[in-house]
Amino acid sequence: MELNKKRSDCPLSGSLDVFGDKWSLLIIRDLMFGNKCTYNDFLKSDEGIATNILASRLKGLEENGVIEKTAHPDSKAKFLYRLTPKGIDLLPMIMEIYIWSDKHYEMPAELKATIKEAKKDKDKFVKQITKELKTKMTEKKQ
Amino acid sequence: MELNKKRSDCPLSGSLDVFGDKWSLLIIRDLMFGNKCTYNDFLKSDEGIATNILASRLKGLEENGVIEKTAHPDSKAKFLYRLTPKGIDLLPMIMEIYIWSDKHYEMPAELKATIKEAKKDKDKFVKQITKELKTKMTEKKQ
DNA sequence: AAATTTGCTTGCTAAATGCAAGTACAAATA
DNA sequence: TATTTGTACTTGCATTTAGCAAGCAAATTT
Repeated sequence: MELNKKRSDCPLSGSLDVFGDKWSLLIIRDLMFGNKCTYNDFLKSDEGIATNILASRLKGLEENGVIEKTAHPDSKAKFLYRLTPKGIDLLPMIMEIYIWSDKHYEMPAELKATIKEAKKDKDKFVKQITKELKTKMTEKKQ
Repeated sequence: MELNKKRSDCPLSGSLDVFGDKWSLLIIRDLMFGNKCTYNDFLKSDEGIATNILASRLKGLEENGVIEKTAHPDSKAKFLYRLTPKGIDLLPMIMEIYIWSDKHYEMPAELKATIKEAKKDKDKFVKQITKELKTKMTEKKQ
């Protein structure tokens, strides 16, 4: 893929090389909030990602240490994708995107309420979700 | 361009339609921290954006209300690009990207120090930079 | 054993990107 | 006044990436 293609020393540019496209953050969103964790789960998301693009993005995110791919406990045909701690650390940034979007665009009412809650104490919200995600991580291990 | 191409009702997906590519946020970075404000300034950035891509990104960001294009006070041949309030509001998100990057990658020492400062009191940092950017906005008007 | 599901891969086509060159206008210099 | 330089683009063309449909092997279900 786009491995080792550092465009500059800027950390922002480096970060965009990891998730700066139209799809990667949507996969991460699905892992964070959508209770999705398999290839087919991601395929079924509203945006309609193409199957080859999904495969390539999953590979890229895994190579960059944002997600990890493990055996699915229910079936040998399936894989289970989950966020690594590095991936979970993207939560504050994603939260800020939602907050920005809330300020400048229309918003589903239910999400609006959640964002309002989150804004009241960002750190608390981040810690809470992070804890939930890390719990989910460990509970399925082995 | 990719106008009116809403892929879903998700605000994250909508935001990615505005700045979810490898270049848009770099232009915004240059406007926020790089003291850059003309076409040629952006062209000269380290990442080496192609001139047609730059033109198309500037157009897209303007159409989406993130930047605005005005006459340059020094020369009729130049234009001056600047962030709108909506564009300035992207600062918290960009800050979180820097923080994430700082946690998981190497970092130029000087930037590292700035980020350490910013993390101490995020709100304060955002307010300070926002104020500076808004001042810059008004001081050149007329 | 046959049909279905899962996580992909493979073609093929359309769109986006990147580079080099060119254009039109403005300002500065000779 | 003529020429050169700089600015903001546009155009053309080759390369890369994206998107859709179909296929495929292994595993699971019927």
